[in-house]
Amino acid sequence: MKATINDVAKQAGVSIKTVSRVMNNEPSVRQPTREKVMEAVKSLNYKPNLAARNLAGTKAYSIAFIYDNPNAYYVIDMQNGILSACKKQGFELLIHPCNSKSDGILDEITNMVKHSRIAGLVLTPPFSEMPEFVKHILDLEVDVVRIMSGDNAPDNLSPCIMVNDHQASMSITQHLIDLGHKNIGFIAGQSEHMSTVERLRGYKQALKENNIDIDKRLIIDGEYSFESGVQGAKQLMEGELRPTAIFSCNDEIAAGALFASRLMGISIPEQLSITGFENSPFSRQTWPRLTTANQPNPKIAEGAANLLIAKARKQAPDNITTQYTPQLVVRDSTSQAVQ
Amino acid sequence: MKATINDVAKQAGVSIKTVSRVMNNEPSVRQPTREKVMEAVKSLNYKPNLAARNLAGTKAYSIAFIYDNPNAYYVIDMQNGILSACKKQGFELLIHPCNSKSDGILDEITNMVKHSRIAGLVLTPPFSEMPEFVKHILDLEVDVVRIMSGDNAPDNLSPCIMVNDHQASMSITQHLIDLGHKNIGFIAGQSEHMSTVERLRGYKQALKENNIDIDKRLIIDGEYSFESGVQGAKQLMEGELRPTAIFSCNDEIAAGALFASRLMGISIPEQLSITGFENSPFSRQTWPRLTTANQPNPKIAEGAANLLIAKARKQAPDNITTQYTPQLVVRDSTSQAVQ
DNA sequence: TTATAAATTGACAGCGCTGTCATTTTTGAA
DNA sequence: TTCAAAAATGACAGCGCTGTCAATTTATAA
Repeated sequence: MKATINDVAKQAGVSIKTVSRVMNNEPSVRQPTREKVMEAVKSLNYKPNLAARNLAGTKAYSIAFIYDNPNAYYVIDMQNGILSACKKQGFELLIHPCNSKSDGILDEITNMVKHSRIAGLVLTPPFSEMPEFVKHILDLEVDVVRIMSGDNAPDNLSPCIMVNDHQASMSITQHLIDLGHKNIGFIAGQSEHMSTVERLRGYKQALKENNIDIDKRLIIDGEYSFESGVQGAKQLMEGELRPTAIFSCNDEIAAGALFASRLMGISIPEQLSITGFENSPFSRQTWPRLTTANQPNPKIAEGAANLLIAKARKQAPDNITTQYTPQLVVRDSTSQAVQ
Repeated sequence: MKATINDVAKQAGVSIKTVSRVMNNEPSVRQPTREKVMEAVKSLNYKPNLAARNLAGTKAYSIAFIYDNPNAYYVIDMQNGILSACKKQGFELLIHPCNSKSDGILDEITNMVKHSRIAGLVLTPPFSEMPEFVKHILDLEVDVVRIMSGDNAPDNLSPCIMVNDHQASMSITQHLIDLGHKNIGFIAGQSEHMSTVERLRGYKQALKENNIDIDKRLIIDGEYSFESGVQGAKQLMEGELRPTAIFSCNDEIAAGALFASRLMGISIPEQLSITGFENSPFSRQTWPRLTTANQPNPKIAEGAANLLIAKARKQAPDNITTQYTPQLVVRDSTSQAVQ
């Protein structure tokens, strides 16, 4: 049968309150006592009952992940990362798929927060990029950690985990420049996404730093989809200024660009280099495999969850804005520019 | 502030026990009383506290979804379906990604089941296809619903939701035959997956029913990946018996086959028809878009969860094996056979 | 109408923990 | 060594609900 705190207390020869203290890492427990208790805990395979904790205590033992993202790979990665942190710390994960554009979204989240005691929310785009939304959530006295694109946190509403798309984008662009490319096309994602803005910024800055003129004809508005990559590549390759490389704002776009190039009889990477972004499974399912930037989503998510858990335990570090820079992954879709 | 059962009882002028009865749909509550209570519930936006329920009662209010599937789209679909049922019924979802091949998998699940009171488990492949695993779970006195491929449940260990890949596969094959195709290639997924077996069976049966010989040279062993589709299509199109159509065991394989065909200068669908399976987002991200079979995963998952919830409430119907047949979706990757 | 069974409702304990506060033990300065 | 202050530990109530069983109301038959 499942062991309770009582069993542990008896076996360790202490009161249940002391066991409780040990389980919650509270101070004011002598080391030998702590060890006695931990021993009993192990031998009985004891795990605190979450329901009882929630009912009796005032602390929260769950964190929520709300998502509205068509990219299943991204969502699963984030979820697995958060889950991994939760499991290690005895927390629970509430997942809540929803529509960020629905009218009732605020009530929906408010209701959820009010009905389940939760320590905090992990917010990814688009939610993390909606300051008003974040403010409302914070009013409910729940912690928030935002994962978003940028060099620095845009405000100090909450701790942020910044994904430095700007820097990563510069690396990719620099990689292309190093290969001798000068006319580099850019197929953008939706411009309302910070990631698009940041990636474009990185592209431009890298060009500037290498004294290459930015030509608007090479920058195509698009969205994060295969189809958009197809269209974008066509437009670029049939335009008056033909690039020798294409920077795609994500892997799906790149896959589309790759596909369109094939259709146009352009061989990759010999005649045209193409890069992706995100290192999603997509980038390995193309041929040739995509040069891209790896974004360690599970790690990022785990970090976000750990931060929330630390805050719940009031042991959050002071310096709470962290940053990840996606790293360049060179595969087979890029090569020396044709002379 | 959040309303408790006490508030509702007071407002409705009954005892908390009566409110409890109403909330649990128990009999022995007079209709007017029930209405009074429901009114108070609504006006106070009352929702029973899960923690308290778990602690006080013997019934379970959560169901678990364990998964080990590289296909993020599939997992998200299933998860969303289960979640939707849970939300409607006031249940909680525990998700548990894990490795079905790990040694400790049984202990891992056992531990999870013992430490959280759960009503039941939703099992998808590969778990649903591991009878020994299912037996062990059932020994823990948790309900199980399996989602798997086949016409009929393989045993009566648990309720099953059967996905009739066999029938769907026949529809696809028949579609190709109706278009005049006689030499139809088949690129299989891993043969240890029931879905592969069933899809191959449907393919063969459709051929037989149309008096078309089954030629082993047209059946390629593969796995559920883009790369496998590339290889398979190459092998088929460069083989001695060249098909005019290719049945791919899933959309990823089809995408690979599509890609390989382009490389070989074969135009789709004019020179070669290609079909997918599953109607995943992949099938819309190819060009031309894939003819495939739509598998309503969220619906299936919601059905599975509802069954588990009904069982938890001891109101499960007698006839508990249900069946879904994926429906043919004709898009642009198939056309009349070349004469 | 009355007695009896059946249906409905309520009182109360207790699920496994945490928070509060009282008690005991230890520490350290005088 | 002694005593006050600090540290460590424990006793106990109660979180919001459900299960048990008793009390009350209603329905039914005589």
